[in-house]
Amino acid sequence: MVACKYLRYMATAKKTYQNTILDIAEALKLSPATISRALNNHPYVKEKTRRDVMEMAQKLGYRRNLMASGLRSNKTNTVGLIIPRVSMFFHAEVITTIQNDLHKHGFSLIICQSNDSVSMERELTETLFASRVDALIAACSLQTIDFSHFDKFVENNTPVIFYDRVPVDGYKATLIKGEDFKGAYLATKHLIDAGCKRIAHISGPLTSNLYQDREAGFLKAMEEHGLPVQKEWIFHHELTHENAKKAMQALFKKHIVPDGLFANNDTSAIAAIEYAKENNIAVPGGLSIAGYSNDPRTAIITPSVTSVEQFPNLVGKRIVETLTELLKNEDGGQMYKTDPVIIPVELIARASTATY
Amino acid sequence: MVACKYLRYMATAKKTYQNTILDIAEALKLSPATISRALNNHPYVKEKTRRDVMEMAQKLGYRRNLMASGLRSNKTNTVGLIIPRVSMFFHAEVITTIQNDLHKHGFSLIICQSNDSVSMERELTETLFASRVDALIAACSLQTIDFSHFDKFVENNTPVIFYDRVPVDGYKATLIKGEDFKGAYLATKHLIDAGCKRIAHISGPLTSNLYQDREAGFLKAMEEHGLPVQKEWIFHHELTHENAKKAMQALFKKHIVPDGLFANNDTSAIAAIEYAKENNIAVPGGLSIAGYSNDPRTAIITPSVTSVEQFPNLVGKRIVETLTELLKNEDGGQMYKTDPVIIPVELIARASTATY
DNA sequence: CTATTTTATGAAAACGTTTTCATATCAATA
DNA sequence: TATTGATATGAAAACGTTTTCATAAAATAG
Repeated sequence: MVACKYLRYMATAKKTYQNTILDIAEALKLSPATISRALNNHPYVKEKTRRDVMEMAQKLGYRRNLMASGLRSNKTNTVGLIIPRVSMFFHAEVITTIQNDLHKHGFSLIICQSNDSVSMERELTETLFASRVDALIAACSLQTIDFSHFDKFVENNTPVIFYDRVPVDGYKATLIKGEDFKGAYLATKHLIDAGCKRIAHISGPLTSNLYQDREAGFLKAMEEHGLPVQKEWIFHHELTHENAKKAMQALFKKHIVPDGLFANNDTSAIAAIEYAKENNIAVPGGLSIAGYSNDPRTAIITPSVTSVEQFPNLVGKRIVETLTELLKNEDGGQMYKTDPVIIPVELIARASTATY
Repeated sequence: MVACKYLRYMATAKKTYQNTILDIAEALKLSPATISRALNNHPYVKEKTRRDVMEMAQKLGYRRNLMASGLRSNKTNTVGLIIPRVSMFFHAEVITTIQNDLHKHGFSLIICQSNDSVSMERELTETLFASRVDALIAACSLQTIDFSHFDKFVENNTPVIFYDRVPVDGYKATLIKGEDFKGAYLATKHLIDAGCKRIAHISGPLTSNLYQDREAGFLKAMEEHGLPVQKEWIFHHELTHENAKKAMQALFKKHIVPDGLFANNDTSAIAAIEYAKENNIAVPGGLSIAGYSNDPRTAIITPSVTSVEQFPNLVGKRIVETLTELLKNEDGGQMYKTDPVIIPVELIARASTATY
């Protein structure tokens, strides 16, 4: 038997499967260093050697041990994602794109759900930080005002990208924002153009930039058209089906009732339609309704619901583009974009706001 | 200065942030081994020591380096998931539960989408295998007949759990199956009970166990009630909106038309309803329709659509239960359950099959 | 044809844990 | 008191890469 150069390896009785760089080295009578270089396309490796290595790697079914390489090189090729919940239409679409696009760049995606809880969100940042993700994408909970649990990433020079629900400008992270002001403005204006004079607004908790911006857009449109805004016609609660129904009850037990409703998500808009049906309020006619997000359900319900498209796939695409760009900045540049990336919105007019 | 015991560490100039086990050891004048044991609740560590370590870890903001520990202990605490697409209602719900429950057990989830392509699915198994996931969960593409790309996990003693779309019994993996035969049987019987005599069936590609089983259930119900089955009233195509519309066209341009339709997903059922509306076919009355999956849209469209609930959250829950149980079998037992786990179905009757 | 640069490879350390083996302390038993 | 067994800790190796440093070989220049 020929004397064995890399004894450390030979001593260890191998299982069956996990072949290492040492196996290749052994087989080709080369050093592990060369194998590593060949596998990583290091320039200083002979073409023939590279071919040999690739071939042997193939033959032995070699697969790089990502933990070993991650430990050594301090890269995981993994991106973390924190979202409220996977099974919300908008987020599911965003994730779909993010995962697909990241995969093209050789990154894996670890998805975590905060269930819209701040404390869970905070815990997840710990987990993902411990996992040494190369970057973090986050859509925060609606209650997140303090973003300090993301500081560790920033200080660690790990890029952080916020989308949908974002901290104020100035935080050292990249912001991907929808045109919430504009979306709300368009929806409200559309209701006004459809003849509505008394428009109610189902907003969300004002802790989130989303609803602040949208409310501002709503108010702007109202003001521009000289329409009065009723304080008690604006609701700030979690945007659930039940809450929307309660809001409708509150609205319609009063003496003067609205003739238009702008709801900040489609679940609420749909709940409003249900309430209207149950109470013989014509939609449109008696009440015109607009929602937000362009959930597939809006196109299907009768009447179909006017909504604001947020282009979730575009959001996902921009996120990955931005991320890969930032990650190319090997240590060099700053790990965030100074200006937020803006994703357009588009009003999708449907039957619930039709005029006759 | 006191002589430094763990020089290796002290030599390395530390960045700011990443504290290691050596920092704690240094601070407490203990060995790294003891720190590791304390952090991992090893029994042979003094209560006071443990407290000291925990405290110091807290103080130094220590976070275990998962790559180092993974490399050493050959565990990643990471589970891989391969699905066709995140943004399908059923899968989004399943994922939501899986991620939440896995997190409780300290596992991370890496989600990958095959986009229903066999070759992508195969590639993803490579990626996840290289990532050394502790377990794999997979809902295969509809075209997957050959499951050999999962063999490496099995041979490596890594548990594999299939759900929704599963290989034949006998494969050394755990199967989580819905009662597809029963679901289809119930839906078909329900149509029959509603008075349908001529029932069409929009199936899917018979490469998948799902559609084989459901078609069998459909046929069983028909046979049991002595109803003839028209070969050309059964469609095997990808279950898209467009395909369903084409199927409807094909059905309704014939001399004799169906009075019932059992569609294998809700997208198809909804497409059928649209077609019916466009062509003045009364639903129900002229045509009764049942779908599958209980997509939220089915409750909202007019008429609402009868469908089969598959309890995605229960699927997710069982998957995680099974997984954690298997992973407790440290090397010892077999890494799969011999018998498939069965998830019940429930028929949700709605307006589209109502009788008058 | 030597001197220099460029290309190609090897030796060995390093990444931060976990774990085996050895050893020390301590309490309980004979 | 000597002996055992349980408890508690330390030293050092190991996990599989990557990378620095050194050096050998080849190519180029003087």
